[in-house]
This record gives sequence, C-alpha cells and structure tokens, in this order.
Amino acid sequence: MLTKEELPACPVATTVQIIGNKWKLLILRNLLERPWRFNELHRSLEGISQKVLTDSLRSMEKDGIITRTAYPVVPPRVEYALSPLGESMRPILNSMELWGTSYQNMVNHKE
Amino acid sequence: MLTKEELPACPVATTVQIIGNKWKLLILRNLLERPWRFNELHRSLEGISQKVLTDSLRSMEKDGIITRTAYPVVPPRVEYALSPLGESMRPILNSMELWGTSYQNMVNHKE
DNA sequence: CTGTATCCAAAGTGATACTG
DNA sequence: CAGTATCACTTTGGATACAG
Repeated sequence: MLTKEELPACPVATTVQIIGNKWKLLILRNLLERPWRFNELHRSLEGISQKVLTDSLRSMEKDGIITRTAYPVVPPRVEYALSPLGESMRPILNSMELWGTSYQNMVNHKE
Repeated sequence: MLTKEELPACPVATTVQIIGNKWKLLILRNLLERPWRFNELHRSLEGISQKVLTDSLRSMEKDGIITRTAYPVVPPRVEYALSPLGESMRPILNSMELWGTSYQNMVNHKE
C-alpha cells in the first residue's frame, strides 16, 4: 500500500501510480483470469525482461494488489494471484477490453 | 490509428498500446474535462519534460484520440482536445477514478 | 524453477538557448 | 506561446551470468 505521503490528491493519478504502465496492466489482465507462475508470465508477456517482470511483481505485491505464494518443493513453485484489492480492479480492465475490442473492429473494417 | 499489422490480438493489449503509460493517461484525464493549451498541460503535469509532453501529444494525435488546433494569432495559441475516439475512452478513466477514490479512502482510514 | 547481481544501453529529465 | 535542439545527468530497461 502507498503511504499517505505518496498518495496523489487526484484519484486517477493514484490509480495511474499503481498500474499506469504497460507491463503491470498486462500482468493484471493475466491474473484476472487465474493465478500464474513466474515463468508462465515470463513466456506469456512477450518482450518483458526477467528483471522488469520481477520488479513489477514486487511493486504490485508491495502495493497490495497481488499475492506471492512459494511452495517449498523442488523445483520451486511460486504462484502469483490477485488479492481482493487487485480483484477490485476488474472493472478497469473490463472497460479497457471493451474499448480495445471496438477499436479493433474499427481498424479491421476500415480496410 | 494503428495499422492492422500493429494491432495486438488481445483487446486489452490494444488499449494498453495506445494509452498504457503514466503521462498519456494523465493527459487524457485533463482533456476529458475540456480542451487545454500546451503550456497549461505542461504546468499541470508536474514532472513531465517538454520533450516528453510534445512526444506524447504527437503520438496521441497520430493514434487519433486527440486533435491539435493552432490559432493563427500572436502569440500563437494551440489547443489540444479529444476526438470522438478519445472521448469514447471516458469509461476507462471513470473506472480508474472510481477505484482511485476508494483506494484513497482505504489509505486514509487505515491510520 | 525462481530468482539476484552486474554491466551496459536506452530513455527521461532539467536547463538553457533559439525559432516562428 | 509553442515548440525544436542540445548537453549533462539520472533513471529505467535489457542481457547475461550465476545462486538456492
């Protein structure tokens, strides 16, 4: 969670501070579906580096929108899932999906 | 507008490609309110450099979500406004605002 | 498999100067 | 006013190697 000091006055800026970047939004999109493992995410998010994926996950964990569960097995198994707070962002991703679909239709029908 | 080749298969990725970054989202937030002038935006978006603001506006113009109108007066007056396509993104920003407000309440009540 | 550490490249910022 | 251009600087990101 952000502290009061880090919290922007504007609600939109608050949300942007937490998920206002390409990779976090795409990670969120995946996790809204089901929990994912680290390498699964890495393979799915074409173009992301391991470092940035790790940094993004840590940051989202710190902000309280995802949880990290490590199972003590060999080889290690780590699952990332949405917290209730992360789950509550579903309407945002839904509206983005809706808009994206209609934009895709525009582009495809434009011929 | 994106071409068919630049268009991701995933609707969310499509939207992310167009507005999935901090500054574009904040510019969009401002323009949903009313048209803004260049320097007005520059002052409002604390921390953005002139270069990035210019680049962001050009990119959003190219993607068809904002319009740029230059009035031939001295001193020059340039207004940035939303196109209908940009206006159609309002639900996205609305859901972000809603979420941000409730997050702010969480942080402030946590004490 | 799930990372961390390191080094290097790329991108963003701030300041300043200059143009139409 | 609304930019473009440049330079020094900082931050971020990618590549690779390596560890538990």
